Amino acid sequence: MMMVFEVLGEPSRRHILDLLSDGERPVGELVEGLQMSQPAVSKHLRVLREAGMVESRIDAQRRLYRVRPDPLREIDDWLAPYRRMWAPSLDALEAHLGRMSAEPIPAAGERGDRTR
Amino acid sequence: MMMVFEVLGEPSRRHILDLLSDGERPVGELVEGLQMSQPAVSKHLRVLREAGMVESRIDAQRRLYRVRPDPLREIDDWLAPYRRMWAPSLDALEAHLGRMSAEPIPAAGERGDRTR
DNA sequence: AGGAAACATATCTTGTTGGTTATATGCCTG
DNA sequence: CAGGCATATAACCAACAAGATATGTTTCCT
Repeated sequence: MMMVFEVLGEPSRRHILDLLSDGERPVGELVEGLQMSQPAVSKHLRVLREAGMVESRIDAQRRLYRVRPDPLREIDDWLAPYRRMWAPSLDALEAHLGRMSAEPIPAAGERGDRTR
Repeated sequence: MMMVFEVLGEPSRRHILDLLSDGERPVGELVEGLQMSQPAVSKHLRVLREAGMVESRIDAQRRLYRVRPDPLREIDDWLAPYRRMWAPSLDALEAHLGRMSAEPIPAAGERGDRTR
């Protein structure tokens, strides 16, 4: 199963997240947004779902998808040491952010790959 | 040419950056670090170089590679809206970070920092 | 100058993946 | 209950990317 970084490697997948970033949307709207067949979108949604980055809610025949930001923290964490490179002595602030990020939802969902 | 996100999609490439994250290293050491043929590593280095994420310095027959963190800011920027999702009402801080990131290497002084 | 070390580039092979076109499933409506 | 939406899944294909091996190219050493 794909890991967060690989999932985001695909532009369409980032695009989907962007479309979902301000609230849930049905698949149909996503299909409009990306210019691409519906099955293709569903496939991307599957990948995102399996990576825990979106979740869906059923509304009659439609599925409303929304972002699950949790896994993105892995990216944020990986980024930390490099962020320090372009913003020197930001460690305190960073630590602060880190603490704020302590836990938004219990939901769980870990994946391997924790580099640093 | 590959974009930052795609470049980072590949685990070996992240690994390389991690190995370089605390200073420059010759290719040979990277080859040790990843367990992989030297040409494979050189290929990854090429991709990273073309994406502006590393640069090299010549030392006799060796090439010393080091990180160029700049392009990573694109990731950081993309992350911003989602970061807000797990760290509610952090916008002020974020804006602050954003401004700090405005320039390559400030060295020490102050920049227009009117946050607070 | 000859040879080895360190790295880059070329070429080839193979697996994965992102897309497409069917087709199945579930739910609502008339 | 038949038909039409909305979405998921299946099967297939073309493109690509990540390895490996083989071969340059440059620089150092003796």
